[in-house]
Amino acid sequence: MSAAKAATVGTGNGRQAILDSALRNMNERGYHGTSMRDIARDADITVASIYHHFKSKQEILQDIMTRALHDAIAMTRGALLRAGGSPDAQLQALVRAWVMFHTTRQLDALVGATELRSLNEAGRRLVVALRDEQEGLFRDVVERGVEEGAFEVEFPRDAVRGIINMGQSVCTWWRSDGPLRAEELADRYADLALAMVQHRPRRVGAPVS
Amino acid sequence: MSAAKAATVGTGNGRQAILDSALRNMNERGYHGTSMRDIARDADITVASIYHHFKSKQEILQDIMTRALHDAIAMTRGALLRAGGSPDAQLQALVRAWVMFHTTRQLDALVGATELRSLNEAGRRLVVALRDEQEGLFRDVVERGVEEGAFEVEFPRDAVRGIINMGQSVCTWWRSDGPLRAEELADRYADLALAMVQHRPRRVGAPVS
DNA sequence: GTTGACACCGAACGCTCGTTCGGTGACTCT
DNA sequence: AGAGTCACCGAACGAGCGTTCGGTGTCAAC
Repeated sequence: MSAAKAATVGTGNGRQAILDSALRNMNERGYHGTSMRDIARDADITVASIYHHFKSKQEILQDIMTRALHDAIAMTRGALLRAGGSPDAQLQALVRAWVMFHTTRQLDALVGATELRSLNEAGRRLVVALRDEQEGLFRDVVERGVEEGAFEVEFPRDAVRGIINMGQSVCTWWRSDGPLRAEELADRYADLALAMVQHRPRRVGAPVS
Repeated sequence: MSAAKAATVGTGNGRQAILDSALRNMNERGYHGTSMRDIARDADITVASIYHHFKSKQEILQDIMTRALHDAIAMTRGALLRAGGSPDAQLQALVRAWVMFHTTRQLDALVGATELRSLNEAGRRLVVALRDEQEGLFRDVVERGVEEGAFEVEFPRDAVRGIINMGQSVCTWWRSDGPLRAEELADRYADLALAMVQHRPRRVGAPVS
């Protein structure tokens, strides 16, 4: 009777299949528009079984969002370490990694952008703290660039917010089957970011100050 | 018995009070997280009465979203007409109006950004068409600026998307009681936009090309 | 002084929601 | 052989959902 029991839809087994299913569903109809029965169906599992892995629907959302944010921070931090020491190379690396995250992890990013309000107080605090950490990564690089004279922007904080938001929004419109590959887009947005902080091109040997 | 019947919470009477209440509620918990009973309570009305003004919950959302988009297009179009003929003045005017919309009409913008997925097929088509119209306004200005040599940007379409998205995101973080007044923010973002399209400053008399 | 439009309402319809309960079978350790 | 853990399940709980029905009172028109 246990014929076609093997995982047909779920990507992993158990916990991971639930997370994947929840992510897909919440991406389409949001947290409140997704029922535990929806999640169970797509994960090839019963509703009761979900509660073996998660203590509530809320916990599933928190898991998805904090995991995604941790990964985003890890990706951008890694890119920053691999970049050289110059502020422009660092900003470029950050933006590229940021855009790559929002294309390769589009569903996570979309849910993360939409469902802050669906988190309970504790979850929201955690997520906000992680976002601040992420923003700090960008801010440090831009502020150092301004100090060193590599960038020339009157309001670095606003520029940083603009850069972060514009990269974040990528997850709302980019399509993997669209005309623009993720890497291309990342390069273009990195250039836009450099323009926003008025980076002085390296090749022109104009002396600083 | 009809003592304190006067509108205490609802802003307008009837239809408008319902729209206001729905907007506030959906802003906090989204479309699916908002019940007709929630809307009725905040509008000081009964659930049944809502159905005298709207034929469904879906129609309320569509009304909110299309109305907001129409207003956004009207505001930016008006600003464009009032701006001079130069591409940089026009882009500046567009971005200022765009940011002003996303601060003064923050709740509409937030719901508009979040609830595309909650619209039915017909509503979604309408909204997408209006968004395209809005994007066209920006694209035309930037493309003309490039043609005339006022802007120098390799990928105008991506720059336009970046500009639009960064302005749109304002509604997710700006607070009316925060440190930055809407007008200041609008000015700063207009400058960022000009930097993104590599506008050549007017004051420096560098000859073009 | 009847008519009809209007704005509104209480109560109910069938349905779905998140969560819980009391299991069951497979597997490992001793 | 027995105990314990693990992953899973069917069925049910009370609550809340969007929507509909059959009204009620007010007011202007005729």
